Amino acid sequence: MLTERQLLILQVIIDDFIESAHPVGSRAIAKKEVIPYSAATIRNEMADLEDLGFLEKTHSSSGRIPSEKGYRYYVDHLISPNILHQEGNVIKHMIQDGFFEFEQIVQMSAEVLSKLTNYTSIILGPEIFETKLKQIQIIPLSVSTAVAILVTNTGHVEHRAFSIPEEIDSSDLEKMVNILNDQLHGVPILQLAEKFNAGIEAMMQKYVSDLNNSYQHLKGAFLQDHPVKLYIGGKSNMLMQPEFNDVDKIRAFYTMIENEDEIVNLLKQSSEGIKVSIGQENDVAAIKDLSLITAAYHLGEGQMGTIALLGPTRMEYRKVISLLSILSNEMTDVLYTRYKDED
Amino acid sequence: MLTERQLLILQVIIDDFIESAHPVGSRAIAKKEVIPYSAATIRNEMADLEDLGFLEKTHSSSGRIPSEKGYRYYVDHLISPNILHQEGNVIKHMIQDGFFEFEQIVQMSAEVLSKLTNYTSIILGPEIFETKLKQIQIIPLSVSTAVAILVTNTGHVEHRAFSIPEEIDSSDLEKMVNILNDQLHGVPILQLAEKFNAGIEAMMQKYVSDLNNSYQHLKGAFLQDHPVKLYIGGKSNMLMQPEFNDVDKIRAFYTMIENEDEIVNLLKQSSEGIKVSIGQENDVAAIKDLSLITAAYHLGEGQMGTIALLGPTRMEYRKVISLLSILSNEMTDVLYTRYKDED
DNA sequence: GTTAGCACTCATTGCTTTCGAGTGCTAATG
DNA sequence: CATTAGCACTCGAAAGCAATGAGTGCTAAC
Repeated sequence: MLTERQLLILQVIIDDFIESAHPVGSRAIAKKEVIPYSAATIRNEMADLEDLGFLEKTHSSSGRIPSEKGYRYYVDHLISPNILHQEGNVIKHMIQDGFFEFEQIVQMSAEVLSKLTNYTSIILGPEIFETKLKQIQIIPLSVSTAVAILVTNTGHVEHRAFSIPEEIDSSDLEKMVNILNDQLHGVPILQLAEKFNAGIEAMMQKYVSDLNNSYQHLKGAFLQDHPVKLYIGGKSNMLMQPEFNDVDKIRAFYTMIENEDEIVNLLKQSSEGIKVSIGQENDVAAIKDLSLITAAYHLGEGQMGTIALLGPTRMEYRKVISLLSILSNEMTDVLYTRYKDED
Repeated sequence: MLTERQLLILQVIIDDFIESAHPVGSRAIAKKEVIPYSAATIRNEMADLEDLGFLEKTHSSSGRIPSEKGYRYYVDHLISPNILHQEGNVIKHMIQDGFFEFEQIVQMSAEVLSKLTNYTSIILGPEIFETKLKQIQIIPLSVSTAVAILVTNTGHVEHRAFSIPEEIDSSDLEKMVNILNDQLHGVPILQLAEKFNAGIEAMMQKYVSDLNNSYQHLKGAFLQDHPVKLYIGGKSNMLMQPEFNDVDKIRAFYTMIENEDEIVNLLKQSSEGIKVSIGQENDVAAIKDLSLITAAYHLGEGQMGTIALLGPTRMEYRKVISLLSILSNEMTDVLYTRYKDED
């Protein structure tokens, strides 16, 4: 168990390093106001903290830097979530004001988050599957092409152009759309495929004269993959971090960040609440020298997505955790009141 | 005027440098099969070419690299557009096959282009203003919100959520939409605002009982800015170029490439055909050590947009020019046949 | 238990030296 | 007279080396 003094010193060292990015030496610590001990005392404590695995040296006569274990302890025990009135208000205003489309909120959030922190923000979702179908439209473009439009209760709009057989007649098309809207209104997007394959085709046959393969086209248009939306903000913020002063590291980072699949997988496993993964704690090899903080946001009961911040292990954990917690709560809030009791 | 031999040597030097990125010396040139002269002769010619401004030295005893004037001469006189059967087919297939929406074509083009070249591709457009309105839809989400959807003849879909006064009744909304579709079908997007402000409001007053401010909301939803769409592919390709072996250059590049406004301005001034801007020839300071190749593509008569490739001045001009020319022709072709005679 | 003092370590910086690729010039050559 | 061989010279890059200084660990004194 760590003594009070050790806790204090560990905290001061980590705070200092997070700010300066330079290994911190005993003299610098001893000079701080909160530290009433001499450099020599600090040196002894630092040596102990190193033995315990919380600190490291970059070389035998350098100052100390936090180890990953040190950061872990810091995150778990040493940071009291500080209140960010300023930033909190920015976020609240942004989210409450004037936006009606989910995607705008999300996109904007990613940008604000990366601006406030100078790290890279990643937002996953909304998981469209948990939203419900509001309405379907088909708009003919020419004799052989049309665009299918699908609107969800969250104001999300998907569209896709598709080809239609020339024979089909516009009143038939209209009938089909009517039947679809009738049958599918309020159905979760997740279950669309199911419903499409269930009774709808048979039902259409009754009303639409020459069904042939137009139903297949239509089905194809609506059952396109709904790709998981990924918003990344502040990719180039990393370039400003001193740990990215090396071209190879930059290359590695950009190679990783542009591989969307990997990132989606990374965030998908995220759980309830706020989760901090420091360096090696990350499963994905490409970010084993970075830290990832994730927070889930919700729509009603179903989890909908994840907000994350990616930065160096030397991260402003306190600030980032506060911001993420504010933002995820706000998003959950807005989403809940806005879309919950409408169908 | 350059002699035949000087032309040959200049060409070989530039080709070599484009490939290797290293200053090329007289010995290396003399060894090439096409060169029947000794290194000493080459040295003399190189000195002359340097005096003429086509070559430069990086330091007094280094090999030569092309000057910007050298590249300019090379582009204007020394490259015969080579035939890229392989890549040309890739592009043709990609564009002709299976895509119905303009944006997909454009996006895909940007990606293919950057993959084929290893430079950064930028595609501007389509200039939505030159396309025509196909249909308008309004889909209520809740008592107080709705989403407005606008479809153009190119299959482009814009949508925006907006708030509606609670009093308005859904049959009125329907009437309004009907009137709008009636009046606005086939109208170029550019003229939408004009039409909206002209007779439409008066006309609506006749049919819709309680118009109050719902028309204003509606107008607002449809007259949103239609932002110029910008597609950038292969941003991180630059990291692989040896001229970006320096963190500062990388920072400068990313700062520039993420400033979309500047890029839009850069490409907007582009003219007919293919245009090559080498280094200092560029108006924008941020790319004065890069080269930019732009090509216009069209829909019918109206110019619609610009495809561009951005790379180091040491660029594979021959390949890039061929690719851009193929791609812009294909795009123009597809767009013309697909959307021209439908309205 | 705390601290002052001191020898020791090691990254960083700046200075030389060496090495080699490449040049420019001169003189020889067909 | 154009071409080429030969050679001294230049300069960047890499390697070696000493000086500097921030920081440590340890011991002895308070």
